[in-house]
Amino acid sequence: MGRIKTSDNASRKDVIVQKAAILFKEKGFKAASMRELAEVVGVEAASLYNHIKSKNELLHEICFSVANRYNKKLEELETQEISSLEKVETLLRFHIEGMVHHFEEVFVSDREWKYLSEPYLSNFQNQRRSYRKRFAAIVEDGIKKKEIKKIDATTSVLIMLHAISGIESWHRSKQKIGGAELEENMIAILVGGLKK
Amino acid sequence: MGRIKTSDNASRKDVIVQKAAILFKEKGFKAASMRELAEVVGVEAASLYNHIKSKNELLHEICFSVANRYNKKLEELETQEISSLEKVETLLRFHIEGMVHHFEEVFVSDREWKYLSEPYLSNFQNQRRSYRKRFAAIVEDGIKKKEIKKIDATTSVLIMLHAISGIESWHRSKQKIGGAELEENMIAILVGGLKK
DNA sequence: CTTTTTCCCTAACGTTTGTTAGTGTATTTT
DNA sequence: AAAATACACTAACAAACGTTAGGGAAAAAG
Repeated sequence: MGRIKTSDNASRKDVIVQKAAILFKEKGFKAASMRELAEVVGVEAASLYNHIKSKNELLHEICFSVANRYNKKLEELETQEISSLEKVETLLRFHIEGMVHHFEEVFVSDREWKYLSEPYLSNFQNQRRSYRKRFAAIVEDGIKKKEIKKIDATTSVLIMLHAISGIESWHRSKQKIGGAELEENMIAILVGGLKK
Repeated sequence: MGRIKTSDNASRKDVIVQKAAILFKEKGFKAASMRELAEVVGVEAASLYNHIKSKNELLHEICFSVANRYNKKLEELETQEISSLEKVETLLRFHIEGMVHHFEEVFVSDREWKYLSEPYLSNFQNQRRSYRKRFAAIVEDGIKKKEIKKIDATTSVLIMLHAISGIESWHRSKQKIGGAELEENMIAILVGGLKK
């Protein structure tokens, strides 16, 4: 067929991972086959194994790249000196932006992580749990400082994160509103629902 | 192995469909095999085919049973003479209740519908689209009557429906709050976010 | 230019998949 | 009690799966 074309300074492996994210998003991890991926990449299935160790490696490459980005952002945010409600809003905007502009990876990380193999699976679950706890702690703090109405913090985090994953439907829909408009609407409803 | 045990007046097919919902929820439709299902049911894989036509039939049985329930509820609601905000709240409570008490089916219908085969796939997508439009119409109506703040109705529906699907995380979590409490918290945030 | 490394190919492997065919035994109906 | 139906079994199928082996050509390094 010919070799894999790389643009910029991306490795051939990067190209494969990126195409895999698109394919996994469309078909689901289990339903997507290495032969399909190979076709998208423009190569025979066996050739993929010159660049990756296994199908599962592709998945954990995707999942942890996303997880790392969010963890980094949260860490950075925790040290900032702004109100809790502002922290929540910043984080929400970061999530929305991620869902709009890095859709495939984020979607796959969100929906297909259960197919990770050990020890990545446990690792990922721990990170996820910890992330939500730290997010909830920010909400708790806001409640204590009376910036946020008195609700169960865990539930509110759950609502916010899943509401954002609903941007999937926005991507799918025919007559979309603009990305920026979407963001403002989501912030209005979600932050509006928290405010005292 | 022995025959399939039915309780009440459920058919053997009903038993299979119900066990399939649990399995599909845990593993995902594609990853769940008929041999695994057979083991859960307590029978050999081939024996399942005395009751069902195919693996796909199981999926569309699940998806349309859920879809029908929601459509019926919406239809019933549309004729009632209550405020738009009350309609939204009623529908939300119905969704939350469904997610709490018919978890497996609802989850599968939500996440695995893309594996439906034609013509069921198109049919399901149409129903889904139509449901959301009618839900959004209620929100629009509430905005016009100044019960609901001025936001994009489509986005708000998207947020609400996906926020509810986040109850999945609640099921998974170790220290859960009660189902009723969860419902009140979700209503507080979501309806609170809409109110003018 | 020569050597080494990179990378894609074809062919094939061992599994697992959904599903069908055919047979025998319980259960239900007559 | 006899006949018919329902239902579970074993065995097997063709297709699709992830992955490995081995060889040859192109690209990079010397």
